[in-house]
Amino acid sequence: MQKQQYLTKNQQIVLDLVEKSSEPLKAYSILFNVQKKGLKAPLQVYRALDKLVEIGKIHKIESRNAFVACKNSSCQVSKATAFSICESCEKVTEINNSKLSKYLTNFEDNSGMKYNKYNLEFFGLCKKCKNK
Amino acid sequence: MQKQQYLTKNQQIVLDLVEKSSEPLKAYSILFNVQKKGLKAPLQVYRALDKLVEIGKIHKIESRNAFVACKNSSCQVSKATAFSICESCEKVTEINNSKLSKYLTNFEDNSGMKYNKYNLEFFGLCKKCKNK
DNA sequence: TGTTATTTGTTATATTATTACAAACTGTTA
DNA sequence: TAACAGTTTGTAATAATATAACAAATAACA
Repeated sequence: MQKQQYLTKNQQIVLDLVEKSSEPLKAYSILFNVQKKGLKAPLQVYRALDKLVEIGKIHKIESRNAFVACKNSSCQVSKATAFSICESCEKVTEINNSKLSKYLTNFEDNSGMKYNKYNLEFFGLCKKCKNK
Repeated sequence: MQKQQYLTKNQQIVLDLVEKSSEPLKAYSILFNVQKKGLKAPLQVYRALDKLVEIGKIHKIESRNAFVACKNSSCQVSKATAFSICESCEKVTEINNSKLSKYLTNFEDNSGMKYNKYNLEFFGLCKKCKNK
């Protein structure tokens, strides 16, 4: 069996919406927005989201239960993600820093556990909100 | 007004339970377990959890919607947390690594944003599960 | 074409979390 | 002590997030 090459219709509809958005989208907000396109039930959206996360097209912002499109073209699989989150305006940006990803990908602690995935979320105030 | 010194009864009940647990606890599992002690409604548990997280006595594992007691005595405030999570047995361990925390606390990207908090979750297989 | 696996649709329900508001308690001041 | 302000608590209702179960449709392919 081969790895899926093309997105299904539902996956494409959800991906298009998330990619167009300038901010993280919540599952039920996605649902609301794709109802005119025929996705009527939560599960249809969740299934598409699950797949898109799995193949790295989108990421889940865990602390916000929201989804963003991956901005990193080389990010085929979602296994090393870092985000900055403004606690005031909730702006979320994917951090693309090779030093950071290298450091974390190679990180080993004394537990003998080898990590194959990580997710990092930084919180603070973005430039705009800091100057308010 | 002074900062709260002592925990309220509900906070103490919830903290005791989370501290005794060897694994992350979910809010409704906590609720179930403290009902005999008089906490009957979700909100009572969530309020206690919120406060305990705020003062750093417990941490939320965002990817699991579950709570663990802080194992790091110096961790008065929950602003720099790192965990390892076994994707097979779901064992969660707080990572206490000064190099890592130093690196992340001082991390700056090119967005001009200064971070005051982060949460990092590593995923992999723990020793036990790797050898199965 | 027939067979199998995957995807989809649908309903129902489980799980996680918050709103709203009244009552009780705590500490401070008159 | 009484009046008050602020905080914590209790309670009910409901909102928001996510999954289970199963049947129908579609795709993959021998």
